[in-house]
This record gives sequence, C-alpha cells and structure tokens, in this order.
Amino acid sequence: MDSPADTTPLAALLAQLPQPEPGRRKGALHGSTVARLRNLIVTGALAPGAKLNERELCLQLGVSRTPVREAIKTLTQDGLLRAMPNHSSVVSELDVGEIEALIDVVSTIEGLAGELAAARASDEAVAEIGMLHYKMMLHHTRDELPGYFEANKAFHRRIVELAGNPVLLWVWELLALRVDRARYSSNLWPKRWKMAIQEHEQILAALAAGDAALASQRLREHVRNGLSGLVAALKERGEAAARTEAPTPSSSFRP
Amino acid sequence: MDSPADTTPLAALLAQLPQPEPGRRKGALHGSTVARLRNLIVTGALAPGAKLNERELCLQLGVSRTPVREAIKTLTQDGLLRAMPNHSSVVSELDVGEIEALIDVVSTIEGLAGELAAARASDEAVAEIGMLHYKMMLHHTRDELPGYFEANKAFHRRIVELAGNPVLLWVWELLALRVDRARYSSNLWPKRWKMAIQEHEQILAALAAGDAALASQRLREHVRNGLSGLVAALKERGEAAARTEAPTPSSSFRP
DNA sequence: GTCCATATTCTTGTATGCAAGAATTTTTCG
DNA sequence: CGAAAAATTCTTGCATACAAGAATATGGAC
Repeated sequence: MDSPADTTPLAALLAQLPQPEPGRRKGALHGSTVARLRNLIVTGALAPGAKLNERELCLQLGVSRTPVREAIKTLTQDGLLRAMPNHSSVVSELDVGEIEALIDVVSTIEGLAGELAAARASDEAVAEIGMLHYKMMLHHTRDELPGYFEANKAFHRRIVELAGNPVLLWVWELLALRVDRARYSSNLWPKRWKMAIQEHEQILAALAAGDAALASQRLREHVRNGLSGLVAALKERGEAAARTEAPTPSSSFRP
Repeated sequence: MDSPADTTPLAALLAQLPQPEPGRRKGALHGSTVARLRNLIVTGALAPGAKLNERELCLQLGVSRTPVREAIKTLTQDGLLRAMPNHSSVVSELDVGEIEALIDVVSTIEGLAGELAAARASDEAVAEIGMLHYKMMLHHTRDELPGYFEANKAFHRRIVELAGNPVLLWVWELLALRVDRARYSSNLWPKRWKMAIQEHEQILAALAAGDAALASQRLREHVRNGLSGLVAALKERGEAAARTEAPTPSSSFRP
C-alpha cells in the first residue's frame, strides 16, 4: 500500500524539515514546539482559518502528539488559535476589528510603560534604547524589513522592561504576539516610517529628560499612529483583494 | 482486605474518590480540571510554594495525568504556577511586590475600560451595573464576604464588558485571576468598604453622565485605592504571622 | 437522480507505558 | 562516625494505545 512518495507527501517533507534538535535534552520539546508552531502562525505560514490536524502537525514537527497538543493549548490561550471541543483547532481569524481593539489596549499599556520608564531611565538605559533606534534605522536603509520589525520591537520592549513592572511586561508580551501577527500579515513597510523615526526620537528625548507625562503621551500616540496605519494598510489590501479575487459563490454582495 | 492490589491499586481508589462528573462527556475533562485546580490555588487550598506532585493530583482529582498536566501548563501560563524543566511545578509565591506591580496595570486597564464604557453606556447598562452595586451592598449588610467579592467583581467586569473591546476584556480577565488570588489570600473585609461604596456610586454617576474622562479617572483611582488597601492588609498580616509562627509549606490538603 | 439512513474512517480526548533526570537512601571507604 | 559514591526510588517528559465523537463515504428507498 505505501508506495513511495505519492501516498505520503508529508513523509517526504518530514525528512527535510527542521527536526527539533539532534542533541535533544529532555525538557526542551514543549517549549520548542510552542515556539515553532507559534512562528508558523505569526508569520502566516499557517493562514487564519486553517484547521490544525494534530497527526499532520506531528509529522511536520517531528514530535509526538503530546507536545503538539500542549503547544496547541498554549497558543489557544494566547489567542492565536480557537478551539472547540471534539473539533480541530483553527488558526484564529485576524480581523481588522481585533487590531482596532488592540490599538486602545496596547497604546494604553505602552503609555503606562513610558510613564514608569521615564521615572527610572538612567543615561545608560536611554543610550541603549537609542542604540536600538539607530539599529532600526540601519535596517531601514538596507531595506531589510524583518530586521526593521525586530529592531522596532526591541526598542519598544526595552522601554517596557525599563518600566520595571513584571506584570506590565507580561501583559505587553501577550499583546505583542498579536501585534506581531498583524504586522507580518501586512508584510509591508509602514508608510509612515519617517514619522515613526521622528516619534522615536521624541520618545527618547522625553525619557532622557525624565518627563513621565510626556513620555507616556508620546508613546501612546506613537503606538496608536503605528497601529492605525497598519489597519489602514490592511483595509486597503483587503479591498484590493476583494476587487481582483474570483467570484465567491455564497456571499457575494456589493457595497 | 486489599490483598490483590498489585495489578491495579489505582483503579480501586478511583472508584471511591470523587469523580469529576458522573455524566462526563468527552471534551469536558480539561476545562473542569483547570477550573478545579485553579480554584485550589486561588482560594489558597494549595498554598504558595507548594510543590505539585502530578500523581498525587491525579488521585485527588480522579483523572489521569494527561488532563492534570494540561491544567498545570495552562495555569503556569496564567502565572499561578511556576515550572522548571524536570522539576515539580510550584504554586507561585504571592509576593506583595507582584500585587504592587498589579496596581499600576489593573488601574490603568480599568481606567481605559471606564473611558470606553462611558462613551457607550446606555441607561439600561448603567442600571444593570447599579444593580450589581446594590447587590454588593446587600451582601455587605448580610456579612457575606464571598458574595461581596463576587458582586464587586461582577460590577467591575460589567464595566469592562461595556467597553466593548474584546482584547481589553481578555487582558482584564487574566489580571483578575491574580487579583482574585490576592483577595482570597487576605480573606478580610476591606477596611475601606464604605469608601469603596462611595467610589462605586461616583463611578456610576460618571458613566451615566457619559463623562469618559471622569469615569476613567475615578475607576483608576478606585482600583488603585482598593489594591493599595489590600497590600497594606497583607503587609500587616505578614508581619503578624512572622511574629507568631514558623509556617511549614506543604503539598497536602484535604478535600 | 436525490435524499436519508447506516457504516466506515478519521480526529480528538483520555489513559497508560517507558525512559531520562532528580531525589533519596544505602553502601563503602577514610 | 562522617562523607562521598553508588544504587534505588521517585517524578517528570514524551510516546503511544484505546475509546468516544465527528466527518465522510456507502448503500438503499423513493
């Protein structure tokens, strides 16, 4: 029955795909499985709405169902998957409404981070954050989008860390997952990157001056502006896709 | 006599122990196990610092290791447990520092909720929240502490729901877990309950007036006051406990 | 040919087995 | 008698087996 290649295309993929680790120690599978599966979702390799077949994932990831199921549970809690009992888990939809909801929450959280961070910002910390800012600009000049995203995220993260509030950092990281996913889903250079760089510099200035209210306000608005731009880009792209796409049988109506 | 034993000693024990649910349908074990274990932690039946032995928990909860392990993973993500690879999970310490960190975050989140809710508050919604407020007062007059906590939480939750932002509600629920745990750990009537009731009424007034800025500020301060009082009570009690006894943390508890 | 009932297959939920690493006890040597 | 080392036991991490429910295919009646 199991003739070569054709019957099990997954098995072929299996051999090429990155196995967990050759020198796998014992307690490492859960964490790495979560990370790899999360990456598949955040980067869009697993598209929103995709059904997750556990057995298939086991083959893809080269592990048994136990760590896969644990990872699914974890990512469901993080809001990246949706689960219904006795049904396959599904990659949660990335609707614009959720990103709009994110705007208020993330901007508020980062505003708080700026407020707390400004009160504790040493010269060294400000210099470090400034370094991340310049790193981001460097990636921009090189036209390296992933590096740009990464440095931008590090810039924000460092400010949240500087706030010195572990609960705040915890919440921020949960939110950052969804923000990352939204960014990847557009995979576009922010139209307002020039403005963003200016805003970063103003945030740095407020932090350096220890002006909590100003840092808070500027971070809040910077985040709001950035995510709003993202929403606009997604809406644009969504409309473009709707125009060009083949006619869908069921729910086709015109605005 | 329990002579045979060797083959399946657990099976015999399982029959007597409280089963999760007689009419157990298939997909229900994970959720109920999480809920029961979480309850043990939040209420303090599993004390901070207690080590969780999976096999023991299986016996106590009457399920196999799989759902128990899933529940442990879930609660670890929620911050109620701490896990180290190849070691038993431990109920996370409820240190005052974390509650102090919670103050900034929860007050900010609820402040945002108040702001958004005020803009959307219908008369009906305000009336419903007012009802919850009176329910809380009723429980106070009856000296029913759990009911008081519950109604208080419902009051706050309803406002967050009213904000109409699912991400905000998600974050609030995660934070509320930790707040609940802190409250249970004191298990005391708030000293400032009278003030709290006044503040609730002022919040209601701001919501009814649709004054977003005022509702936001009042909620923020109300939450900050309440949690600060909780911290004060815990510090007081911690000092009292340190004076009188040398407690021994243990993993054993009684059903 | 279509629709409904039934049977088969597939997928998830739960339990259990086995091995690696940690904890504990026992043994051995100074 | 004490301490280090070895062995036993215990606990977790991962894999797999089995069962219940859902999805899909098959067959029959109209």
